[in-house]
Amino acid sequence: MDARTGTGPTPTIYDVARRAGVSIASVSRVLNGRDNPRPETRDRVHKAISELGFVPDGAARALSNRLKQVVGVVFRRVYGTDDGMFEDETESLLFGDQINRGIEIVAQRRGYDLLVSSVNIDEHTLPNRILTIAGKCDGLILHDQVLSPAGIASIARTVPVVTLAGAGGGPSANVRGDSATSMRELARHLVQDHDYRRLAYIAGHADSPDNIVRGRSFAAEVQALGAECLTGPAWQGDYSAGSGVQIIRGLIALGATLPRAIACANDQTALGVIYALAEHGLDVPGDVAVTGFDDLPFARHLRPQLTTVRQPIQEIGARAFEVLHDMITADSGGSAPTEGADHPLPDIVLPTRLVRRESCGCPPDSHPPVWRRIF
Amino acid sequence: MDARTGTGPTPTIYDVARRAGVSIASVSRVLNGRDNPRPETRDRVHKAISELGFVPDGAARALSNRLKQVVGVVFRRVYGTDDGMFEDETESLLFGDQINRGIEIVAQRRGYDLLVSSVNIDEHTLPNRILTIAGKCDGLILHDQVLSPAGIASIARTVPVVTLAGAGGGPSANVRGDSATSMRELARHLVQDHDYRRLAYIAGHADSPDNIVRGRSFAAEVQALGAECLTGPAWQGDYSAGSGVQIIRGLIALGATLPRAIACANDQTALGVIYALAEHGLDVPGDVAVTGFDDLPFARHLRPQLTTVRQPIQEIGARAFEVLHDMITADSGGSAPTEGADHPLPDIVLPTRLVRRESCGCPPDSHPPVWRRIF
DNA sequence: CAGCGCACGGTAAGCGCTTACGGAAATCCC
DNA sequence: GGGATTTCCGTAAGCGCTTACCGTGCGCTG
Repeated sequence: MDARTGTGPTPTIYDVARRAGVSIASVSRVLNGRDNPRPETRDRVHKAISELGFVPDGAARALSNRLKQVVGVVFRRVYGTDDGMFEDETESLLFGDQINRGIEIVAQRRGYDLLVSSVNIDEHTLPNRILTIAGKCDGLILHDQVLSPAGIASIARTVPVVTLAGAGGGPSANVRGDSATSMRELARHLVQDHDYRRLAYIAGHADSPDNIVRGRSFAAEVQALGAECLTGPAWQGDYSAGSGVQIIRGLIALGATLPRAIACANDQTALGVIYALAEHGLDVPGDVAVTGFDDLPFARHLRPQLTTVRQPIQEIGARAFEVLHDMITADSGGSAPTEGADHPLPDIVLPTRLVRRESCGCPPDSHPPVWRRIF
Repeated sequence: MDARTGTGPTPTIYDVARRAGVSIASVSRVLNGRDNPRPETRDRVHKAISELGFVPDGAARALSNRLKQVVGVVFRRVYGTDDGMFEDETESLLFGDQINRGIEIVAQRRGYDLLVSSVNIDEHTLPNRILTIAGKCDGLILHDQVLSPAGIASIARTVPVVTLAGAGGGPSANVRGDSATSMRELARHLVQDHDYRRLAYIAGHADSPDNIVRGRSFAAEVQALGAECLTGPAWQGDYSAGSGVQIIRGLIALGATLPRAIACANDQTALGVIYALAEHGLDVPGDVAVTGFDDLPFARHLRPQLTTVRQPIQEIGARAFEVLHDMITADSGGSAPTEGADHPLPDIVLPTRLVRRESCGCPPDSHPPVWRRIF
């Protein structure tokens, strides 16, 4: 090689080695906490490191180790904030951010960091952006609604991928909440306990696996119980509060008779629905019962308090990381990601729980939190 | 070198080159969009790339380019969610997340991605964690309250650092909202327009530069106007809603006479204060006027709607990235980060704006949004 | 005291890219 | 049509680490 000269802008391991009077190998060993170098040498190295303010370069380390200790997280950015009434749509990001927090906390324990990237679904360079990201990490966690199944399959051939709220059995591992069970439970609650006979489900994004499961489970159970479940294009939302508002307004404008209860694909949509209903002087749950899904923090501060299904948000993130981490480490000792079907990719389903509050028609909490008086 | 053999788990540039019948140099040129290779060659390469599902390794590229195209963002994680009443404290994260969104959007335009990492301030390995992160990026953006000035100075010697809401003139560049001007304006509004004579400022973290400026500007202006501004340990909060609650409860328990108006260090604290006031049957703004700072989305949904100071949150993030990017690119052609005092590190102050709503005593909006009826 | 084992630490190869440099072939000029 | 360009592309030298593979020099044992 060549003899490094003056200590350039940022010191390298060579500078440290020279200063400590050892070889770069020893420095590296100290950096990695090997017990090889004897205490005295180690101290010299440590001294040199702190004197120089040396920080090992992650890229070089990654290249050598074939491990970057970085996982990519891609999620969808809701378009156009600050456009009128529903500018607070940004709150919906809370869901994604919460999941990310869950991922991060576990990741840190293993020395991994998160490369987060939000994308506009309509970005035409999307596949490229995601590939760039993939190149910077050891694995990818994709939130719902960022890539088509085909797109997912494509990157999954290159790097380990875990999808959130996606479909199981696909080309990637997957982690999701148990939508089916609790939607059925919700249906039973609404039909049997409250005796509603005419209900509806406001759908989320049409191609969201979670949404599909929720809709099907709900409708099936409602019908099995002999009640009616309205469906069709009129009930197609997109997970946003805005879509909830539009749907209700549209229905009322058409003079349609609203169902007695409306189950929404998520809390966000329920928020919009309740808003639109209030706008027309309709009482929830008196005139129409409304329920959500997710149990975001604001759900219990709504009036009426929102009956919804609680998903273990942070835990979903945490599990996603764990699964991904397994894939990453397994990878290094094995064949290409999807190739060997040693064991199929996991599809983890986390339990959810129906949270009965007021918006379904249940009696209000006897101690309404003062909290709510200020909202 | 050696002749690469069978296409291992993940294809490298060598595999692509062999398959396309060209040299790795050509592949690299195609990857980087040079106009060098002629169309025909370029196509062959592209074909090989997609057939192999090749994705260039970010680490190798970074090592070679001395540029990772990654910036680190470190912010403080509020400790312990889910502990009773103020579990919604997590909402405070919105502030940080919003800033991050701002950073990200601009960063993407330049091909950079964000390595985000939240930290517990009481983590004892904090300096190490941050160094690890520093090693993985080209520069760091530090939110308020993650590191002591000394700590900041220390990493700033290694990698370009931009702090958010920090103190200007320090060892790092800095971006913040103009707290002073609008706090003075707020003081004038409270004293002159509403004629309050006895006011107080509930402080945020004692060592937060933003908090210090807000407190000083407010108190100074109030006193200059001949009114009284309560201060002291009794009014020391920590930016959390919980601290707002504690302070009010404490004061009331002591039988103290509350001031006529309370300016809080941020919206979060104001939320807690209003909550605690409501708890004791006190009317806002009738009995006590309350104001916040930040103008988070929930501010206008509170009842009464919160008078506060609007910070251009996303823009703060955006500017922070731009400043950092300048430092990063300048760095490559110059001397060590802090060394050459060619031009001093920027301290960018973005304009803020007083938003008068109801909580200060101003008349309610004539068209209260239906929206609020459901909160 | 020869010989062996071991703890310590140096040498150099290689991780997957980018790019300076230079060679070969194609294009040009008078 | 021979030299001067120009265009296209291959060779090889790093980027800053990790680590396999030795070479020391020490303390033992017999």
